[in-house]
Amino acid sequence: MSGNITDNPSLLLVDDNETFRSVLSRALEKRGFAVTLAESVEQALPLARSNPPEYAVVDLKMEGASGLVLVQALHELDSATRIVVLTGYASIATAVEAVKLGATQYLAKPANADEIVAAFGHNANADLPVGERPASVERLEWEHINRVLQEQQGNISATARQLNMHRRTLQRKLSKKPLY
Amino acid sequence: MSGNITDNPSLLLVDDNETFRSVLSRALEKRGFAVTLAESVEQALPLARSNPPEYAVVDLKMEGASGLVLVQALHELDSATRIVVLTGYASIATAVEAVKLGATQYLAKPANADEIVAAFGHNANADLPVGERPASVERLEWEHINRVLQEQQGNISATARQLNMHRRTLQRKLSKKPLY
DNA sequence: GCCGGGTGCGGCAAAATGCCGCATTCCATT
DNA sequence: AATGGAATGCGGCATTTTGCCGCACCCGGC
Repeated sequence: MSGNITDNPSLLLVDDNETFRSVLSRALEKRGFAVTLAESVEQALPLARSNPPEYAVVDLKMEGASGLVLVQALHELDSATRIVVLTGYASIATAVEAVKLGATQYLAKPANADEIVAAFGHNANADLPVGERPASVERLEWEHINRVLQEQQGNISATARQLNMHRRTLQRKLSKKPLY
Repeated sequence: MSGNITDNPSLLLVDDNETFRSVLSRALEKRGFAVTLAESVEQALPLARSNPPEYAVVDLKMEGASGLVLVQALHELDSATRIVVLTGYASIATAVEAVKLGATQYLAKPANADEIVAAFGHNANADLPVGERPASVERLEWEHINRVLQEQQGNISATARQLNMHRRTLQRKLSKKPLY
């Protein structure tokens, strides 16, 4: 289908979810990238060092070190690397941080391969290509809950207090949504 | 109180709301900045060109050109300028964009002078000091609703559709909260 | 005039929430 | 090991908030 393996741009995909990784990796390969996989920052770093990729897709929330660390490292290794940060739950703070550390784009999951590739594409000062869908209230709430929950290291009681909602209600909400 | 006028760092404050402008300007002057005001990007640009400020506070959503344009211009004029972008309704997409264009920080209103000054403070790669308050779900939802409602120019039916909630429910919510 | 779309509101069944209480479990101190 | 404090999971139940009708306007265009 595509040309030689060698002329395909290298892409490092880092995510701790295997299913997600394999699905996305296949999709990206179809689009002509030479994909290398890693499931953690620790695993990705040596790969990046020995062979700095041209593109990278990094999940933010993973076991071990935060994806932000990797973003910074990749950017330092080669500032031309185009890095897309993925996150289950978007947050302004981390988005700002990611970009400051060198990320090219910041996408909220679910993001499909096309969106990701599109995020790479741009010339320096592009327009606002981002997903920025009007988001339903429900999804918005869900993201917010998870964000706080994460901040609270999974402590449901504390999260409920912070969110100003009843612990029981939070519990019920959490139990209804498939954590992904 | 403070030293000579001349040794105060220059700060360009751009916002289209007069009340906001004067309140914030006074607060910033108290904190030792030599504040210059502008109420639009068009008005701010010449000021910036003739005298690039050391600091800048820019509202994102204003009449005329977007604050983003100004952010970019300021950054090009002097990449050392520390720019804080303010916005009524935080959005990931614009946050990312603003930072890519050279903003130092991105704060959601309401932000007080202290928060803004704090946002300037940082050395290159700071931690995550951002406003990012834990906000109750309720408030979050309320902000989101108003944002979309505004985008929809007050059209309740359209807003409800977009938010994926029933028109009746939206109506009831709107009638219960004092529009500010 | 007629029609499509928006708005405001009443009513009612269904679902979500708030608010108990209780049995466990986990942790840090004692 | 024991004890106290805090989290958790879950059942029940009264109260609210929804979803989902329907109906009566009001507009702006055809």
